Amino acid sequence: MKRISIKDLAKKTGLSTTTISRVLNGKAKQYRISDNAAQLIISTAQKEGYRPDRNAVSLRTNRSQTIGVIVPNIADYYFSSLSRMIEIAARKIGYSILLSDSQEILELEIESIDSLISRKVDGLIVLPIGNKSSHLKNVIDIGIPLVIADRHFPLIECPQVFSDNFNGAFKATEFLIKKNHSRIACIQGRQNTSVNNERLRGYKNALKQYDIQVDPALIIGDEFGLRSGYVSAKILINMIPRPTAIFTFSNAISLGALRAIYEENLNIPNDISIISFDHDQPYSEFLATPITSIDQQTSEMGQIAFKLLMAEINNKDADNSNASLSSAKFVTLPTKLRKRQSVKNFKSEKNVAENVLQSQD
Amino acid sequence: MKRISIKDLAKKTGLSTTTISRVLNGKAKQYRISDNAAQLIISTAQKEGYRPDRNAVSLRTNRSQTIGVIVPNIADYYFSSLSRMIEIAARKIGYSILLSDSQEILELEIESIDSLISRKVDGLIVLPIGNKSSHLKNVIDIGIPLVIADRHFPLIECPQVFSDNFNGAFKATEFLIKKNHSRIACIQGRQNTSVNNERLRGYKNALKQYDIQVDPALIIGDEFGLRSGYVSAKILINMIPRPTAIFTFSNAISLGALRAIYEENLNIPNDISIISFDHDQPYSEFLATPITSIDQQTSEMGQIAFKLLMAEINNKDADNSNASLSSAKFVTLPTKLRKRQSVKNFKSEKNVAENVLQSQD
DNA sequence: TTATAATGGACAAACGATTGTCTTAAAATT
DNA sequence: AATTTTAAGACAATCGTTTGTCCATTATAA
Repeated sequence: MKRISIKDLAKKTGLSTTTISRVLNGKAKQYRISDNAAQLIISTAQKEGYRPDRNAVSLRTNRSQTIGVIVPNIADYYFSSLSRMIEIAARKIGYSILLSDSQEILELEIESIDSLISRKVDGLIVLPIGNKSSHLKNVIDIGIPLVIADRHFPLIECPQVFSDNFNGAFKATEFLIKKNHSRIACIQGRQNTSVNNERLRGYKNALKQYDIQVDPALIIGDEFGLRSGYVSAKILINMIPRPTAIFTFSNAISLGALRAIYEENLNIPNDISIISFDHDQPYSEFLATPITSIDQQTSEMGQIAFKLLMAEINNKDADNSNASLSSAKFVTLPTKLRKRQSVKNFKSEKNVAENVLQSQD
Repeated sequence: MKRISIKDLAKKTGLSTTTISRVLNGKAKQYRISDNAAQLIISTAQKEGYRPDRNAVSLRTNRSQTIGVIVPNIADYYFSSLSRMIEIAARKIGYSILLSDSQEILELEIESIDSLISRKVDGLIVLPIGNKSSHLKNVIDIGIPLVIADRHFPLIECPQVFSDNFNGAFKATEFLIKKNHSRIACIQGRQNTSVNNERLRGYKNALKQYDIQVDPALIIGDEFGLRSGYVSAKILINMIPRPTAIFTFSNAISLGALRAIYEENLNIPNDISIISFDHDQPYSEFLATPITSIDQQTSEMGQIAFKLLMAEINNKDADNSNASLSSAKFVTLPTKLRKRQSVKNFKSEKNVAENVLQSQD
């Protein structure tokens, strides 16, 4: 009924808890425990199904073999597949994951951090929702190893891994331009986040590079979610003249936009083209019109985040005070343009001319 | 730098750790701590940013405010949205989630259970992958509150919550029959799991009830995953005569089947109808042909699982040895038929006749 | 005045492990 | 035979809390 402790083992074997502990931690040789004793301990531990109380171990050793992971929405495929990679990598070396869903709410993110630290995680991987980061800085100041993933905070001194959002967005926009689109809208996500900033910058830069004027009216949206995609697309669709292409900053936005587009009985790509920034999904190729997209390396991001965190944790143990030297590693992951069928090629130069004309009205 | 402990607080306030602890746990009145002292303690705790070490608390009180959740694949929307509901419900009352991904591997599920118990979770919600359950029984024997979700093990004495798979499958099959299909295949998931058994039973019963012979050749598949759906559909499509409808036992299977169907240049629903058992997904309505499906109440399942677990935990604390009385709650959740466009109505009786004829070849 | 009760809080023992230091008996050395 | 080494393991403190019990002091009652 009751779980067995090291004391029980001591009683059963007639040895002290010290000896038990040392044997079970593989320090038998080091402390000259006889083979007899060692065998006895191991076999009775096995027989009794002994499992150390990790809480007690943690209390004593200050190592919990647990890390905290905070994501904005675990039901989002992008985040869940990333979390999965972290979990798989972690379990391989005996680590467990305390998972928090911040629900895209900054307060909950902060609360989560607090709670996880309170539970003595060895380190934290957070996919921050917002533009505020003082609470993250705080984590570092307290001395808890931290890795930031997905979003990027140049001023925070900790390892970070994120997609090359600038180049991804640039490629997406460039792709549209090369298909002779010029009236290109974008539905952005949450403003003033690194992800959004970079994608926006990529979008604008591409336009500029091809001598297309950036039209602020064509930049719309304020959340990465489905609803924002829907609302924004509704607006864009009803603009006169209508943009010929939309660049959406996330999958969820795309789905929202799809809803709006279908509702208005428009055809993709004939009436309007769409290209999406995000991660390849299992269903991607089965959509009514498979969406051309900028894919991120989600799995890799998860694995890298975990590796970075472990490095950070081990680094801390080594207790180099010059840790700061090695601690600011920013890993950028390239994106890939995945061509599907949602972008129309405006072959006739006439079309282009018309568009330009109209947009000057 | 260092986290502050209750001892530090004792030093700062000149009071004992006992008093600190009692005040911070709201037992000031009960132990007649003066308002002065209480105020002092609260304010300095606040000022110093004191957070109790939950590991130490757990060690002492045997309550960790943490529960373990084990799912077969967190990157699957069905599981991730369920987990999300658990997390949200849990955080509301100060609980954290230790999440394990068993990767559909029984050994990992067992290992996860071990690891989580070792970490002193107050209880466990597991979505078991397999047909084996002795390790689950074990959990109960050890005295750890357990709730099983998604799958059902009638012989295990713990609260369980799952969809009404039998009726769902019955409805799906009946729907096809009423659309005059008679050559109805099904792609099942992992055999000998309760989920699969029940769905299969529903499928067969519906056929029988409408006097359609169950053709074993039309029952195929062995996993809930995408690949199995693909392979199975490939086989079904190339049967002569070809089944007119496929009933898939999961979303992933459906996506696999879709791939196969499109690869063969077949049209849904004109060449073949499809109906799927699973959960509504954000993208459902945007598929090339939106799939008619049997939707499960995933969110509700998550919330109920958590409620059941909390009841179990509190029950245990109350220490009724007659807990067994109240502990075997099986909650069945109804499913809903969501009609979309993937099922063709065979209007002409001729068609039906033909099919019947063919299947007798 | 003395016994009794209330008030406000401190002591110290847990919880289950780990770990620096010590002890004891046997073996080896002189 | 006396001393030193070595082998094998035990003691006890400690991590940060909680909690049953006890102790002073002051106030009240007799």
